[in-house]
Amino acid sequence: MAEQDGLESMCRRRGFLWQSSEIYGGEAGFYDYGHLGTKLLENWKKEWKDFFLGLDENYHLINTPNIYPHRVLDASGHVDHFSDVMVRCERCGASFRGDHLVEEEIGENAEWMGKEEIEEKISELELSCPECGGTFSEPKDFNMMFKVSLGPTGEKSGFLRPETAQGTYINFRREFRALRKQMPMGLATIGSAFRNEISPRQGLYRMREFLQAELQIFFLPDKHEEVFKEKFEVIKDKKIRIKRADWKDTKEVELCELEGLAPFYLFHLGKIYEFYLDVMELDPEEIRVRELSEDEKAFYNKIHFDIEMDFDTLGGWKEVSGLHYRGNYDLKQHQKESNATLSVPTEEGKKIPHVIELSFGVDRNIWSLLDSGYHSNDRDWLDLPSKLAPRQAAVFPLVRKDGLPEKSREVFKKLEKDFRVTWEKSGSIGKRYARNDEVGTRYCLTVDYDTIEDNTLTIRDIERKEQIRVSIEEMNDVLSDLIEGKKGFEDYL
RNA sequence: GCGGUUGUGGUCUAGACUGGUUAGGACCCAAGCUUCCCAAGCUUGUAGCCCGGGUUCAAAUCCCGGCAACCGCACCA
Repeated sequence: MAEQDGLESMCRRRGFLWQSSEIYGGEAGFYDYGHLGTKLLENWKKEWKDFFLGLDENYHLINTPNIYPHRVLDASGHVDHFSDVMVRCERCGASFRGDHLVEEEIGENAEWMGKEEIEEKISELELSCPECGGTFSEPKDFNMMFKVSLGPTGEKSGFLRPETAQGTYINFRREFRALRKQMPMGLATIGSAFRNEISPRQGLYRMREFLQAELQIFFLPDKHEEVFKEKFEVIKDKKIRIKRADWKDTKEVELCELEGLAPFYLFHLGKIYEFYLDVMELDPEEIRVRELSEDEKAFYNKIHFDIEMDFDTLGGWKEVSGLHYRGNYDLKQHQKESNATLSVPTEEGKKIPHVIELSFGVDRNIWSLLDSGYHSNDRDWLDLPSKLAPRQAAVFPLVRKDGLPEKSREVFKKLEKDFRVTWEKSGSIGKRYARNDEVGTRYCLTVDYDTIEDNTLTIRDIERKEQIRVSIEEMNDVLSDLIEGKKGFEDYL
């Protein structure tokens, strides 16, 4: 796809992102963010935190390590369930999931089977390679987690976390006390997760190291129903584009029309949707909510909707975030394995809180901004929300003589403290506009001969390519009104 | 991981089949000149054959191995 090449090339040339370790040939599944990409990433994180921590005064951010000891991920089920038994055909070299082969033969679920069971079944059923009929080698465990050894002897082992969520669950007890036992309680964290993907592909979409932004909300479904009901009441008429598991098509419906979903779920679903429309400023046509079918869902998820984005560069609808009602599976597991009490007292006795998880693949969300914002028809330009754009404004002298560079430098200094802004003088004025169009600089300010006369300058809008003239005194206020969305550019024309 | 295709300055590419001067071009970038608003022009400059080995007097070019990318399959608790 030509469009995709253009975007990827721009990302490399201008400093957004590129393959990691590139001077050594690169390594699949790892990306580096350059100076512009990192700004975009940091801005996204800030807006995400402001938005989701703002949903309730008892939602907070925590930070946890990338490495967990073996026991944590044993308890979470990742050691057992995050791995597959792979068998390999000795003749043609094709690999298969052992449990799938057995399932096909016996017609019942074989996911529980370990290496030994699979090997037994394969010889018992005399299974052979579906591709060529060859015999299978000994089954091997393939775990998607990266194992690391701890300490000088290497006797202790741990894993790079495959998701940030576990760090939140194992801190539930401590934070519940620290926050004086208030529920619902939300713990958010933004951090790296690691999965040893068999074939990482499609750029930022599937990586071996990636960023997650997650918010885990702990609550008791019957006890806190009213709290969420009240919150949901405010947004219940909002429309979302959604496809339920048993629907054929995506439909636009009001949140309150969705059946079988409790307010705690609908409230957060509505808010996630709002985040995509209002903060990331994506078109309603580009995003949808999709309910996963029974066999797509993880076993511990009671309700699971994904938010999907229609990517030009990735060939269609792909998951960018999810809302998972995990029941009390996680805390129950950790209570059992750690012997720590993770229940809370209620009138009806001790109860283990339930969790609803808001989970965002940060890199995917960054890519969705670039994918959706990149235009490459008559000119190349990037349409980013001004709050997220790495550069909000750029300042130029119209020509490099008669004191205009010096004057523009003063303007730059005055803007620098309030905005993300650059100053440049090289090339022609048109070239500078073009350069800034490409990286999504929302507003370009040009100092010309009138500036010397009357202290006004022009502000050009990236989308309209039109200019307004404002005084240097007012320019900071005008820009901040534009960036905050208090006024539109057309209001000044 | 399997099969197919591919890999040349920052970007896009010519050259490879048929081995042979300083690997050519366009754009970008930087410095300077010029310039009163949308990639103008001129001068100068930085920088490249994915990596390793082999064949040969001689390898970007042929052979082998590796790495990476794209597509398909498989995989994605």
